[in-house]
Amino acid sequence: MYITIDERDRRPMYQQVADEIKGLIARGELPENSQLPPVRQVAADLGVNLNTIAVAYRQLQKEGLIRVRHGSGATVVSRVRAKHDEERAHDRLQAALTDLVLSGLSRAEILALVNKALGSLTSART
Amino acid sequence: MYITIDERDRRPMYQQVADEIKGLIARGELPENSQLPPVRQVAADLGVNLNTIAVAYRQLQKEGLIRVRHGSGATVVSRVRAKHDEERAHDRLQAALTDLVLSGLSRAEILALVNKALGSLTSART
DNA sequence: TCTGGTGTATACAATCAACAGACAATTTAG
DNA sequence: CTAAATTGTCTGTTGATTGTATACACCAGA
Repeated sequence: MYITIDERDRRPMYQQVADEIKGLIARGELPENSQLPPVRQVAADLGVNLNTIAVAYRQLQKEGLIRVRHGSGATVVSRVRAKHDEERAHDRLQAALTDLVLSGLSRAEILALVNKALGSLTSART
Repeated sequence: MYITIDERDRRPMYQQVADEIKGLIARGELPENSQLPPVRQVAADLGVNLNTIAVAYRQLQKEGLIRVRHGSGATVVSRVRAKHDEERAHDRLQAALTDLVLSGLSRAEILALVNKALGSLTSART
């Protein structure tokens, strides 16, 4: 499972990890019922503490995407999350689009970005 | 200048304020050379400390969108920001879109959201 | 049962977010 | 020109968050 973290990113590390795993799940690279790597392995790959990854896993569990079992590992449960955070996601979308507009990108350029991102996110859906 | 903050939003207050003002600038509701309200006024409207707003203003200044002068107020400088943060904005976009997909929204529904947001952001451009 | 692998809990230091209050620069009233 | 009002800035404090280190607890297989 290939993920990275970016020092300059203002999101906390555990959040970046959680977001990247969400992407893997959405893209189907981590199918339902598949096992996630152990927290220690991901931590070692990224050079961070295992608890940092554990926090990310717990967040994903809280959102209903994976199931974490003490002793056994973590497993992908579902590709659909509880809807209660949809408004938050909408706000984040708005902020991201605003930033891109302020960066000088045209509407067409932004739509191209969105389509590209959505393509990999939704092409492999069941 | 009408902005709000949301307790349940995980972004810090100053970030929410900065993001909302960015939206106002992008939409042209705060044109170039216009004055922003004093930090104390915004703080009073939102019921937060003036320093919280000051931090938001400083961030906007750092991004080159406004100019803050001690004694005088803050002024909108430009509707185009330094491009060095475009990658960050791209990451934010990716995360937001992923969340929406995982919330079960279809590609068409998401595209509708994006188009709506982009409409208000780019319709009033020079 | 024992052992290796797995997540969890606790404790700690560093950083961040928000606040309160004093300070400094600028503008404006007189 | 000066004083007061207006405006942003700085310093310190508090509590929450972030990331780490270390010890603990659960699970599966030999």
